[in-house]
Amino acid sequence: MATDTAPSEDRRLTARGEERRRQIIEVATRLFAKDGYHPTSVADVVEAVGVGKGVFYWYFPSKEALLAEILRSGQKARRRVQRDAIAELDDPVEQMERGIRAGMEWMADHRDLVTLIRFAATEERFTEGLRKGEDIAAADATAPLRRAIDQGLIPEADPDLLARSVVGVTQHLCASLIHADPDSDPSPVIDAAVRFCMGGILGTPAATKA
Amino acid sequence: MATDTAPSEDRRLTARGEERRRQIIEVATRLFAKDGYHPTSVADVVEAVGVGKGVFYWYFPSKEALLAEILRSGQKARRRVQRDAIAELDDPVEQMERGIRAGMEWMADHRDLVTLIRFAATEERFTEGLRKGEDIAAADATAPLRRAIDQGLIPEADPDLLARSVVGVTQHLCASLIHADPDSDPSPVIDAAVRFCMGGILGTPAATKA
Amino acid sequence: MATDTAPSEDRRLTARGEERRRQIIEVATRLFAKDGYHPTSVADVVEAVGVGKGVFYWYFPSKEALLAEILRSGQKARRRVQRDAIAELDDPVEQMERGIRAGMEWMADHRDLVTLIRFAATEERFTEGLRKGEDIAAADATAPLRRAIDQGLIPEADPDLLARSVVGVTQHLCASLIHADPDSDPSPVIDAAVRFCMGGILGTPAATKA
Amino acid sequence: MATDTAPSEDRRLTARGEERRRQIIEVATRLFAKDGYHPTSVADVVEAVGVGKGVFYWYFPSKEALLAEILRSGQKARRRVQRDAIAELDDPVEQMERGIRAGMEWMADHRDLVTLIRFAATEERFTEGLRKGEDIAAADATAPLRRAIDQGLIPEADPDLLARSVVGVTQHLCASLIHADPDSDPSPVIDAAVRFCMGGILGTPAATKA
DNA sequence: TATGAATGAGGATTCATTCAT
DNA sequence: TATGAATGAATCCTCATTCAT
Repeated sequence: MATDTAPSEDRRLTARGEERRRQIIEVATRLFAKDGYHPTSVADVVEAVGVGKGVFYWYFPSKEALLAEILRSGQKARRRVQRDAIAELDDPVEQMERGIRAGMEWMADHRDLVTLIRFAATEERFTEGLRKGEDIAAADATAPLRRAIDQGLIPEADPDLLARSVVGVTQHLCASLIHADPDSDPSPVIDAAVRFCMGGILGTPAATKA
Repeated sequence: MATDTAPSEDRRLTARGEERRRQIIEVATRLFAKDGYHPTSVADVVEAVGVGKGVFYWYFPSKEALLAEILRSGQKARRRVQRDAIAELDDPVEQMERGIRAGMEWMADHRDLVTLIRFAATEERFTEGLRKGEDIAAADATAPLRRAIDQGLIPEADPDLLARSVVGVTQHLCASLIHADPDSDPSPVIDAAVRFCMGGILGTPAATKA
Repeated sequence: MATDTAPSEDRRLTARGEERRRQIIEVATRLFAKDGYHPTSVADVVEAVGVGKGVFYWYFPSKEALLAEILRSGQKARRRVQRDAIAELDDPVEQMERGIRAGMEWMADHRDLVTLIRFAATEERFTEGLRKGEDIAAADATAPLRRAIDQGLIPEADPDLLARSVVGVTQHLCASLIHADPDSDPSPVIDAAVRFCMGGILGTPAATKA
Repeated sequence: MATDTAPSEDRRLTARGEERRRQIIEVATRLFAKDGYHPTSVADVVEAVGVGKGVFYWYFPSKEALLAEILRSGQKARRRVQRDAIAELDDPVEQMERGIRAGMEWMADHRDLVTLIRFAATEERFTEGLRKGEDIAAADATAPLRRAIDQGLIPEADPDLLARSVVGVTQHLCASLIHADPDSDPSPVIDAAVRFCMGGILGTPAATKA
């Protein structure tokens, strides 16, 4: 008795189970991004995976929980990439530049996740779950900014605001240029984005002139 | 056979009719932005307006068409504001600064529309309708940028990419800072955004040093 | 002040009013036949006529009443044609042949009405209204049949059943051959139908041999 | 996105599923025939079956598809009966007579299906699906007619037209006499119908006189 | 007479979720 | 673990009809 049938956070899954779970996440990410989260039904997902409907609810308590999980793991992956990119660097300005580039490269490679994150940001029901991840990412980015300001390498400014500006630029350019034309070479866009962001961070020549 | 006196682009509406139409758009914009487009039902909209269900379909052929109309008129309004802001200016750099500021002020004042535009950008079904408006806005912004480049006021760069970067910064800062805390004073954020964007456009000090 | 707004059987209509009424009947007959009675909405009808919705309810108390009227006048027209065709003939066999031919020619020319009559015959709600007309038509046809039987010109048989058989043949051939291919010449089909019916009425050669 | 695990042509159904499907078809046939296809809602059907609304769409993709299926299986059943009736006969005239009788007996026994077939024939949307079955049935009937003509047993005539005339007579007599009074004995009507048809096929005495 | 507007019950269909097997 | 079947509230949309002007 007490055989819980609801999928709990910590349920042990067999290797096959883990695989199934990963597969569902992967397929759902693709479908959600392509057709929209709401227009995609659980039935669509399980059909694309090729399993029965019960399987879905064995691994996820609800459709909403699945999206939450997708968002969480997506944010986590991006963060890891960004951290790794700047881990061995000392110069905060270099760290910023590398971090921006790494983040944007990751986004360019993960169109579907970026789409879902952007969608989730527009629906109140999901923004809270999103915020946690964004806050951590912001903190990651804020650290080198703060150091750079302290060392007088960049003009005084609110690091949080700078970090958000960078996210705005990179995310928007990814979505509207790179993802919109997946066959094009993303590197010039990435280069330009990094340049723009560094310009924004380092301040206008007028400002530095003074 | 399913046409009813279908609401056509050019149907004559009485003054009362125009008013109703405006009212539906207004209420729907609010609800769509608050709860999401999909989670908000037509029933929710008409109930909030206080009319029968049929009224909706007297004025709009479908829920989707209503969103499309909201997006179109929203983009148009923003464009008008931006155009007006720079109409009487000569200096292209000044035009850019004023245009960025005007656009951002409009966005700060129109939280719901910004939310809907951001949402629509994530669902393929709506992106096409969105693109038209974005292209026009981009063209508006591109003109002064091009002139500034020609006059050697800013470094050589792809004007379209610069314009999109600006949209990315302003939209994201609006959504994540101003709209997230509607009671706060938006002006410091707007100032910072304009500064960041001008920095990005005018290039890094390194670049200007040369 | 007793200004009745409901259309009554005997309301006097102006010349223009009569015209409108006729126009509505004509358009509705066409649409009902093409798309089906139920799938065609009152809105479809008034739109095709090019008038407002109120007009419809000025002339007809309901959509159902309109169909009833169409059926009634259609049956009446067919009857008139058949009566006229045999009015001046003496020989009952000749009367039958001419009557059958006249009926079928009328049907060939009035595809929409035939479609509607056939439709109405399949929906209980309308069959009663139909019966009256069919009974009168049957009586018309039965008279010469009875005389022919009395005069020994055709074998003893139930005249009503014969009349219905004729309707079955002519209606079905009209619908499945003539109306199905409106560009073809209907006369050979009509000739064959008349021949078939006369054969059925006059009995098998075996029967007449005796 | 609107597919669900859509009921496909070849989905495996359990025994219980097959039973449900059959039950829905049966109930729907009855209701469609009694109240009309359009006036009968899916809700009426599932309520009569005693199941939830979703069940309907588990077994059929749409209300229209259900009607199509009813028509198809109805036509198939009638054809089988007619084929079996004449399978062991050699004389084409005898085949015709038996075939007509068998077809009419089947129709007399399947009031609802006949009603639906007659209805479908009046609505363009369904006529195409109907035609296929009718063509096959016509071909079945045409074969013995052709042989009879070749053997000089009946006068030269278009076999297709004769076959359709037979359908017209039998269907109309079934509907207007047998089904209209279900308590009466159908045999005299059937006998008379067969006699009429054979008379029509064998030609008028005038023709045999020659 | 005629119109534009409104009504609101009702229609087909979908879908997240549950459950027996 | 997995499936097919079932649920039924909810969704978008339609439509016959009414009414103020």
